[in-house]
Amino acid sequence: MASRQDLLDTLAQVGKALGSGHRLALLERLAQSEASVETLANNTELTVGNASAHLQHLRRAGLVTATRSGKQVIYRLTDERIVTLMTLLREVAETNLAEMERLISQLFGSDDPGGSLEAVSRDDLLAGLREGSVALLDVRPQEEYQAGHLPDAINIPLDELETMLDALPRDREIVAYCRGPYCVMSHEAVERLRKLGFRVRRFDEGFPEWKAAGLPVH
Amino acid sequence: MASRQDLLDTLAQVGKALGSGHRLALLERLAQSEASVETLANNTELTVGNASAHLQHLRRAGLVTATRSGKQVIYRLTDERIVTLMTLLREVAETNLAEMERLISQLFGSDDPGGSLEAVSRDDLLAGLREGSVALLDVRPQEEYQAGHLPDAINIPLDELETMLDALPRDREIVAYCRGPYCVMSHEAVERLRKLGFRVRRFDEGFPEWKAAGLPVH
DNA sequence: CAAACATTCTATTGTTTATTAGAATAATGG
DNA sequence: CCATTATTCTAATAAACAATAGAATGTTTG
Repeated sequence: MASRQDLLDTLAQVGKALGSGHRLALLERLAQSEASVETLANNTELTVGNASAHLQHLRRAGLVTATRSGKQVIYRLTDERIVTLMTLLREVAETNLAEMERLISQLFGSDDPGGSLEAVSRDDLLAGLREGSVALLDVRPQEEYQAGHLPDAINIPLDELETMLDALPRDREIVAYCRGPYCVMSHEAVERLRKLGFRVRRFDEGFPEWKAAGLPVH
Repeated sequence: MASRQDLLDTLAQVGKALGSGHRLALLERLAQSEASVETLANNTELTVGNASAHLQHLRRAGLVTATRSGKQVIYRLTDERIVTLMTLLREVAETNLAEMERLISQLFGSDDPGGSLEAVSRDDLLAGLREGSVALLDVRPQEEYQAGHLPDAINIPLDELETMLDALPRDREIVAYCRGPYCVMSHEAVERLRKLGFRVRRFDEGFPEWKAAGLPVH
């Protein structure tokens, strides 16, 4: 006979799956787009065997699904709610763990912890887009941009930023975004573009959060 | 220098804390009301030492806080969001893990998996309360009722159900609730009251979910 | 200040988990 | 059907975690 504790133990499987930095890295990568084991291994600096083991752990916990496509096995998140779950996990951690704040300010520069002071919120961005007063810049690699991006966003991967300045407007504010709150690419882009005289701020979320909120993507 | 992986590893601390059935049981208990280590140990069938160790794990993860009150140390959830986090975890698990469904139908009786067919949703309950067409019955122990309950709910702990039938109306539908989705007390109460001729259904959530949703409590 | 009590810490044991390297499996393209 | 390539499985080792009993700590109450 099943007991309440059996249920909680099964629930704990899902918690356990979230209890490893490597698995969270895999989930964050999968929030950008589905991908093969090899791609995921490269993106997270894991060996292929190890990545495969972690992905199976995630699959047993119901967080990802796998389908074979030719020679490759493609993994994807089972659900948009996984992104919501990770966002909530992040918010709880940021509110309650001093360690998180310390790491965030180290990673993003201590003058402006988290870059939150000058970041654009979702509501602000939506208002700006409605008015036509901002241009959206996606600084992720082309591959991830193609798998899905915010409406009307221009894609200039960070590597190629300085070679494609012509594509950027000088008469409107630019809002740059990337993979999500822990991704440094948009910070970097803002810094470099400001030195070149552009009016630019960063979006305080990333593509996965936008999509999970049910907002339109292209 | 801090790296993105350090952030994810710290986040994983929170995930890890959710990765044990015993810790989830402690969190569920704390969602009802704050409590001392001894109370928590008794409620979850852990030894005091073991409960203390798990509680410290939860505290390091920022999910609970501890304050001393006289001889006792009282633990409580840091945040209403912890309840939301557990609800989301549960929803993801129920959607994606076949094992969960199996256990739920075993625990709650297989005719009506989860009791969901005949359960009252939050919206239905709110409508019924507005109209005055339902009476609310809280079947949790008195202690938990006193720490907080739904507005105008009558408290009859499950043990004393048959001795306090006079307090229950026969001209209105009764809606029974207890600790939450995995708590069998309201199922049990509905079953027993129906045999006695009452018109009664159960609420498909519990006190913690109601409170976390920002609805009024007494 | 000392007795009583609740809680936490320590040390130990056994179990689970992560990682690596290398073998086995499965699917495609010639 | 064989060679190639991607992925998973296997085995071994090292590290992390859970549980228990008993000692130590800290607070209250007389």
